[in-house]
Amino acid sequence: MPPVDVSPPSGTRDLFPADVLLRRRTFATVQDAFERHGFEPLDTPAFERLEVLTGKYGEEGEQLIFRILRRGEHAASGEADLALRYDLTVPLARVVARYGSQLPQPFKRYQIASVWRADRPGRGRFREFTQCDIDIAGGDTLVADATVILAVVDALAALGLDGVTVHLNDRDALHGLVAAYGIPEALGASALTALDKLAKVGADGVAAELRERGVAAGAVDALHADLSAADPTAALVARIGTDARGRTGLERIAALQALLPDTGAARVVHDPVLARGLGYYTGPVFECTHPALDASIAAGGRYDGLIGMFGDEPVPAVGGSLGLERILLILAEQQGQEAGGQGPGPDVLATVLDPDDAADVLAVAAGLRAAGVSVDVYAGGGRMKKQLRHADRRGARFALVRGADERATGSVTLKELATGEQTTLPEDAAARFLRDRLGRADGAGADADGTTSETA
RNA sequence: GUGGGUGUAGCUCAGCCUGGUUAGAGCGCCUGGUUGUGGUCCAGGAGGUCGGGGGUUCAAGUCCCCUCACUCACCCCA
Repeated sequence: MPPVDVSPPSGTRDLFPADVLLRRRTFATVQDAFERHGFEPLDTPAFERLEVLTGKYGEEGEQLIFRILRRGEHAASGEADLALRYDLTVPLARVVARYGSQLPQPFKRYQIASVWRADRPGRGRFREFTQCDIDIAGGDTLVADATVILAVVDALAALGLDGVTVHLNDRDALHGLVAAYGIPEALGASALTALDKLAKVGADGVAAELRERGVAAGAVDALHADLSAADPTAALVARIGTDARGRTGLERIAALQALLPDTGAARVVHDPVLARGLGYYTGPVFECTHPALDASIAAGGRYDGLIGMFGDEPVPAVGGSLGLERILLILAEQQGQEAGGQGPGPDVLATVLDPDDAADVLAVAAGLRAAGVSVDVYAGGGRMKKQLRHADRRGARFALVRGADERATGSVTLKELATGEQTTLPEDAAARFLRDRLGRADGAGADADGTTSETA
């Protein structure tokens, strides 16, 4: 080991060219989908005042906040006053509380950004990861809930993920479930956690775990029987319907389902044991799954109480979040890409055979770039052999040679790496030749990329 | 946090059970196969305190103990 450990801190990653490019494309796709649904971008600081974050994520979540020690003369105190953001929902709540009256009502925003959790890293689990959130603050109708789900489904579809299933449930229906089976309120959350594993461990497994968690035998048997029924959902729904609050939840789920047009992008099912994110959710909750991964790739729900924690008035809100890292995992596998790979190379790699040629080669390269061709001028020294090998590894389409011979005759030599075909042609014909071979339309200048030259 | 697994060359690993001359392979890397031609091929080369510490032994990569790191399952999440 070297004196300094040069591997990234555990739970973080170095992203190589191919990784970054894939992520950029993915973000752009998600962004477009969200904007098509009327969401606007918002960005907030990477760190917040500590007190903004505390008391929002529950006891376990609180432990996972990355705290930032006080600086300067207070450094010795060892106290923290700031913290890295833990998610994007709480910062949104803060923004709504701070600028509420200036924002459109309802305020629909999306945010794609890194968040940090002092978690124990594992597979598909990082201490720094990208969240991709959409939320509607100030929307108290089911249209808001439906919009979030539709936008999430559209984003997943736009990414090329087929076969997504949306699991729907409702916080009130969950309360109703607990009450209808006679499970004590105190055991409710624990029992729901066990029920949530149904798909994983089956009815028997759930029953066993419920017993372990102290649920009475009568309730366990009743649940076991219903979970083993030919149509477990129908059996559970019938039971939940015997509870008033449960009925409220069931009706809301039905109303929400009725609002979702069948776009063919995803299957929507009522999943009465879906219990995720029980923390601050107050109404409908949802989760999206994909057959390629044994975990959720998106989730969300209604949380009417959170924003009110920062202000005087409660603000109803509903949101959702895409599990970008997991989606990228699926996409990377689908496309057979390996981490650490190179991105697509430049159109042309220009060799510099002799240091004295440098100014001339740079000038030729500048001319080609002006014609819309990307040119990488080799920045290392060495023989032609080495430079061509580098061109090959960089994935350049062409190698350009402009040495003493070419300069003397006002020409350039272009070699297409894939075929080995090589031509020497007049200098002023190079751009046209390249544009033709690269399949670029003639005439246009550099591609529009948002770059503008500023004149002071 | 509980239990299992793995740490040997830049990477993936073999060698360990049945201690014993200079610790290996594949890939990668570097050089060469004459003048300005890559990807293929051929030849050569560099690179390892065997995660760290202690112990047993004439002798430890190999056996024992401790420690650290990584990893899988449970838990929790995105």
